[in-house]
Amino acid sequence: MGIKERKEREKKQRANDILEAARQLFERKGFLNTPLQDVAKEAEISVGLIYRYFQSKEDIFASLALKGAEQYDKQLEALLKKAKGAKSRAQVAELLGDIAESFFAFYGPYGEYFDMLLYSYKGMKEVQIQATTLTRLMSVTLSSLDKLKTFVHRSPYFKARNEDEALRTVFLLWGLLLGCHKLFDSSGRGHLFAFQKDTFIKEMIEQVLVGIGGSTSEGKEPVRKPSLSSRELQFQDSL
Amino acid sequence: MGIKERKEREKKQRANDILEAARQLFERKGFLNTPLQDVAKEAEISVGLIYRYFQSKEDIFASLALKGAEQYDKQLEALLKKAKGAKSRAQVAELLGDIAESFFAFYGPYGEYFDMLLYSYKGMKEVQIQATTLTRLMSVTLSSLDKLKTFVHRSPYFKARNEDEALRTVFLLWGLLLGCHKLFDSSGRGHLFAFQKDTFIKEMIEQVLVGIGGSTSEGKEPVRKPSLSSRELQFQDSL
DNA sequence: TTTATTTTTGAATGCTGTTCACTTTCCTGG
DNA sequence: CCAGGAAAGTGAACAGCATTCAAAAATAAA
Repeated sequence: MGIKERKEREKKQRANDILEAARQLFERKGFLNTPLQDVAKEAEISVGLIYRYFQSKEDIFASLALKGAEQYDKQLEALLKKAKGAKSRAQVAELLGDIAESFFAFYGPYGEYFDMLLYSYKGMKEVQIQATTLTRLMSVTLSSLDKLKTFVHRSPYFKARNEDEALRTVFLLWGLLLGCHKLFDSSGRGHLFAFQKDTFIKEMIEQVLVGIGGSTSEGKEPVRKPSLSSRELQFQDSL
Repeated sequence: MGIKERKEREKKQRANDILEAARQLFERKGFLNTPLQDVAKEAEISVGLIYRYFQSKEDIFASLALKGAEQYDKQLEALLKKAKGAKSRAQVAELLGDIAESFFAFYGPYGEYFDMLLYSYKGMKEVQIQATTLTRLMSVTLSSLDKLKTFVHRSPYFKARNEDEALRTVFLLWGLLLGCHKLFDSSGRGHLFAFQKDTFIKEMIEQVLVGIGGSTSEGKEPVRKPSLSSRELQFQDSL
């Protein structure tokens, strides 16, 4: 029964062609500025055929987001394995920096709709998206969070004493990543701030590791040399 | 010259009517699911007239976002004034909780497009938005950040020694707020997590105040009783 | 009252996501 | 090799909606 398998393969291939065409165009011109006609042309098929492979334009994006999330999950796993047993602040900081980089690589292109799909998006158009895609998207997200939790729990660096405390730490880090990304997504109309992304992330990580409060423990922290200057708080825009 | 003034007033009033109609509908059905026809009907005018007051549908949303941001900025100012001199961790935690609440009130409805406008949004439709609206939106954002920075710098609680260190702290907090919001925006398709918003925010604040790292300083922190349980890490969905 | 200006209308326009009747291609059983 | 039926593929037609515009209505000025 090789025919059925070949057909299966071809179908997968075709779906992949569509996704790849869409990915390129979405990245170049933006999701809302890319008509499906263009996607069809790029994939060298007719418009109608797209709907034999995806339920809607949003469904295509959801599939792309899923691929991105799965890739991130794999990278995260590798990074955590590599850093297992990290003990010094420098080691942990490096790990977090790597995670941030990997996270941004996925979240940059797909984050917008990833949010829409997962957390629901008030402004989102009500359209059909394949249930399995959504389910897998959630599943892989939870998987990533769980990996992080386990790492934090077992790590000799973090002081979380049980899984629940570790989970809080994970949410803090996760939230910080999301927030940093927002503060920093910097391709397009104009930038609010004038600092470098890499430096910014590094300093945020350092800051969260050090903590922000506790005037009681004054003096025990190593001296930091911030590159973030108050002078950065100004327009660098192009209106 | 009362006529000109009256006309001015009426014009402002009309613009406000449109905004209010749009606000209601956007909130109820979502931005993308609300045709301008409906906005016009709600405001009891014709579709065409909307375009004498706003440059595009997105322009309406930008105006709404601006109003929200301005309101938040005012509330922030009041909260900071009230909490001036806060010294204990409990006081600071309460302040941050209040700020978070105020932030979410604004960011919930308008955040999506606020992001689009400020940080630029790859998926955004390329449309005309009044330049002054964008400028003011950025301006008020920077103003809020600056207020926070000044507070942190002068506060006896935070250990920031200069404005630059204070700014880092502010970005950390700001990023955390954005991140928490994302993790928690929970109206619609389904929720990833199963915990309560208020509790969650409180615990995140506590966590960031305590810090997450530093196994060296073990034991000096007060015992925490987390309500976030690992069991929460599962679907609570409605697919 | 007449004329000029501004406001307001809603039908027309154009773009685009989605559907559908139809054609082509491909597989299978005789 | 040949039907004939299923699956893949097509692109014109449809529908929804942001946006425009020519014309009408209302208002101000003369």
